[in-house]
Amino acid sequence: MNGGFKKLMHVFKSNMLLLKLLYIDILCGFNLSASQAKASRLFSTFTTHKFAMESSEDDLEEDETEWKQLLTDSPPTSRASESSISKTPTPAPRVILHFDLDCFYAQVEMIRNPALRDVPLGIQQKYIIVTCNYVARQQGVTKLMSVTDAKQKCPQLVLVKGEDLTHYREMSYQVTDLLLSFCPLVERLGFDENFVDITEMIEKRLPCTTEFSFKGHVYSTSSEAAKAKASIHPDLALGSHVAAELREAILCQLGLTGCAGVATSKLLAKLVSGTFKPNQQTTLLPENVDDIMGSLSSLRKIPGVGHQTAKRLQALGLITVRDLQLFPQAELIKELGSQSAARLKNLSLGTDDSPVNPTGAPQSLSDEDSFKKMSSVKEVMDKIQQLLTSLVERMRKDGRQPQTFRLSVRKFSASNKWYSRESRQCPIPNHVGHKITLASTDDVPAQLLTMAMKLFSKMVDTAAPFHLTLINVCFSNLQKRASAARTIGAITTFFSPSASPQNPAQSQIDSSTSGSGVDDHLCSLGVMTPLIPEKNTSSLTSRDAASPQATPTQNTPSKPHSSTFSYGGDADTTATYRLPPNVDPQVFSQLPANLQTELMREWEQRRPVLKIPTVSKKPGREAKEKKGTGRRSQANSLLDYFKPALDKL
DNA sequence: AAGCAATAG
DNA sequence: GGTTCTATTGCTT
Repeated sequence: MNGGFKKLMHVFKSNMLLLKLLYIDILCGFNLSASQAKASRLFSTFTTHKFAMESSEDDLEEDETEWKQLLTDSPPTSRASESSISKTPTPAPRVILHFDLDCFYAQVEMIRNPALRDVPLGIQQKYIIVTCNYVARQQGVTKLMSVTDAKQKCPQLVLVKGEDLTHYREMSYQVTDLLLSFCPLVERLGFDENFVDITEMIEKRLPCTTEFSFKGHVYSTSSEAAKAKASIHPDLALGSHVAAELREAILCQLGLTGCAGVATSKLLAKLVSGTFKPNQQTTLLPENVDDIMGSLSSLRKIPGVGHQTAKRLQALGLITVRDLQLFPQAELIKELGSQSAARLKNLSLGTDDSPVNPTGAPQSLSDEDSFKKMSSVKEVMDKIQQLLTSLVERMRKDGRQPQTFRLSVRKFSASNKWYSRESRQCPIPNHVGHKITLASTDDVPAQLLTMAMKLFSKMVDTAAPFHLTLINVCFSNLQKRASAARTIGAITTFFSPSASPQNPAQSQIDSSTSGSGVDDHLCSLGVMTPLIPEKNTSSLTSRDAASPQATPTQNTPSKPHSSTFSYGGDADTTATYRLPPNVDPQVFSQLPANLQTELMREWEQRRPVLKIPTVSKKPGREAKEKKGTGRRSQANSLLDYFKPALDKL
């Protein structure tokens, strides 16, 4: 320990010189932000040493090499900052814009119906006001307030349902596209925010500009002081004008107002954009980075620090941004790992070198609905079909072909009340994916619904009572149609199902399954076989065979025109059932045994599974029929899903 | 590749 | 906090 202390003192003395040099550097106005960042880093490394004294000799050694690294980075000459630029690749100064539309959903609705302009307006999803216009805000309505609270605060509040995001999504992409028409580097953050890297634009305009000034606010500097700063930061000054132009374009061409932030990184642009709201913009100068970081009321305000991270940091005694800035890095690494620790520490110091990643087309499309309670297989199936109908429609407009499908549910549980979603996913067989993107089909491919129900039964034991509060369907792994599909899977695409008479899907199944089907129909079903692993299917079957619910009903009423169908997997446990006439036995056979049991029970009307008949989304269908006929028509709509797959091919 | 946690608006 | 309805990223297996 004594040796360690000597080393520490040596390192400390050496670096007092460096700190002084950095200070001179700052006074001379050379590379101001880089010097500040370096000084901060030195300071935090020093405090790390202070703590490392109490931990281990190894830590100290490592930290000393860190110190030496920093020392060699900055030779003790007056050209210190220049040298550090060449050695430590200081990122080239960038100009980043952040755009944040004012109460976006409310603006979209006010465009759709201008009569809403001057009234207090709230956008409602379920029982929540997700956002509201400024008229409503003046009366105390806030984001994510419950409808009852909002109505109490503001009885004249006008509500518009906003559960269908279609219009918001479309407008959102119009904004992104407009920005893209000026500059290729646009990154979306949610539906209402965009980052734009305009560094190149600025570099082009800079030589053509003689007079510099700031448009809009400059963070924590008066308009008088800003005039003097404009020639010191010509890039940011120009950037503020570009921001104003883009905001004007968004207003003229789309009728939307919003805020903008101009700074040297995404972090700073985002933090500064919200300082004057609504419909204003502000620029952050490098000399005010510490000010804005210090102004944050808690660590939670740092983008990237969510609830969980904030809690972990709080456990270390860290509350304010300053706390994190000064916290020994070694301790932080122990808690979060070196990568997260470095990222967090940098963020706290206002340092962010993450690039603006052009977002491009979305990587997944999903659709979901939440509800108080869902507890029967039929309700689930109807809901999944409803979600899939709109999702398939969106997918078709997108034009790409999804390669994987995911189903998520949220289960209600009193004990485990916190956020728990479960999901299962599987590949989408090529011919099903193709059918999704087909313009002619208006309905959900039967195979897709079958896949969804299989995934569902992996998560929910349908033989036991269940209580769901949310269902989500998602397409991902989206592939470009013609060009990409051909290059990626040349062989499989050439043997498309319609083209090959004998074994359409075989080329695609290849190694993942031992060819099961022989005739065409069996093959199309066989494609789905690899979706559920062999062992999984068998375990489901055996478990169901053991369960009392799955015990075959002996006194099945025989119906005219019904077909005989056997299921169960093993020859020993096979039972015989009579299926309704329009059920394709082979499609039915693809469902897990417990699902089959559940559906059989409904069809046979032995025991009503459904308590409350759900209102179908398709208008004019079975809305108000009597109980008996209502149940029958529900059963019939169920049967529609099981029409022979060939009908749909 | 699958499933989840974390983060965001 | 979570609530809604999405969407992305990164970790873990």
